Amino acid sequence: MRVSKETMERHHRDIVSTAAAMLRERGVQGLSVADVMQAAGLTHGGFYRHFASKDALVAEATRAAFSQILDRLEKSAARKGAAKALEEYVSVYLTPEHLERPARGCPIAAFGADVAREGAEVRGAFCSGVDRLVDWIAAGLTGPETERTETAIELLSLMVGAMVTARSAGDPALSKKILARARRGSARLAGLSID
Amino acid sequence: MRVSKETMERHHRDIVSTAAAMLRERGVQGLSVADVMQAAGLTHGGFYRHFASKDALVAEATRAAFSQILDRLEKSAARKGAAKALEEYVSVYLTPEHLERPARGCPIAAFGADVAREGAEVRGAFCSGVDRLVDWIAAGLTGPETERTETAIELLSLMVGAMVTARSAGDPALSKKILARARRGSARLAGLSID
DNA sequence: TGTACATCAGTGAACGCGCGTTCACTGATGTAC
DNA sequence: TGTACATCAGTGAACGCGCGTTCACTGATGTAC
Repeated sequence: MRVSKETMERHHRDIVSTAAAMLRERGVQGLSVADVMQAAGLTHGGFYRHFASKDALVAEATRAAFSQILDRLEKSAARKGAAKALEEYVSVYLTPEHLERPARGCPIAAFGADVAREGAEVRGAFCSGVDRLVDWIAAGLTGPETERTETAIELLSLMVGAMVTARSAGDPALSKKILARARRGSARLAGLSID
Repeated sequence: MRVSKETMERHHRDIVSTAAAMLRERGVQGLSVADVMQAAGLTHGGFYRHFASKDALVAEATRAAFSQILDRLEKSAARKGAAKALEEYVSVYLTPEHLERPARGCPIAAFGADVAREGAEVRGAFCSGVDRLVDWIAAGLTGPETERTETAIELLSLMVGAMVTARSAGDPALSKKILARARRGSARLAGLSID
């Protein structure tokens, strides 16, 4: 039956945040509308009162995933300063915990390769997220802006590649080596002091 | 009807190499048995005379994808020397051509994230491919072996991350920036002289 | 403020479709004599 | 070397299943008076 406007908005947020997590666990093609709705505590029939298509959900969940992360990062930067916040971001990124729990982790490492196969709506949402992330990283670096953006791109590439490769390898020994090496590489690259 | 042993072996190779390309274009979940068989010029019914399951095909196609690449790289190293071959590999890796044509490109960038969600058979095949690739890269570097392997891991991470991020971004301007920066980063990292 | 009614969020069954997989069948291959 | 026959790679229809999506229905919400 009909629910109040507030309840509907809560449901909408529940669906999106559930999808944002499942998207990172299962990838775009692995995300099922019925599963998302069930995990959000609803039945699948009501889905199309909220979204025009699965694509629309994926786009909105992508925006949500990046926003969750960037909100957290911006708060962290406001509290600790941009440089310190970046140091912490990199340090937390390259951990076995992030490797094992993609659901709240980096969208690029989790389903960036999938997005390359998606339509304009999803790609646009993803691209704007990448842009924002690069800008946030650049803000934590020093030097002229162009150089900071370039270093941010290199740092992000290194982190994403290390996470994708470490996750794909499967072998825990190799995964550990990859993360450890990426920590050192990131530290050198950005002049960070990571444990 | 029944075909000769030679024909069957040719069909098998056709299926595997077709799958190795489609796997990189569409990802693991996007790969369809019927599509692979059709692209290989066969009907889908005969698939299970060649493979126990789709998983078995994915595992074999993964081995084939890495072998195709490593065979080419090993020949290149034998012809030009390990250092020069590595330089060329990195230079070709970080191009718009590789970005736009994943079918014959790097399996890690193309479906590494998917593999993290697969079973032991596929993961094992993938992991051994990553190992071999890291070793080949390390052979093109200088210094003590441990350090070479570590640099190889960092170099590969940077390249994979740059390709995944550039492909996902969709925006050609951002993609170009990412590849350009990764070229410079790789050159500095490995002491290469890339155009 | 109270009432009558139109709206519409959510339900659950159903749609067509493509998936991985199975199977009876065909007829060329390969082998036993 | 020639023949009779068992094997089995490939065909194409069919299987159950889960997918994204649609729809008739329900009944609480929100609104017009």
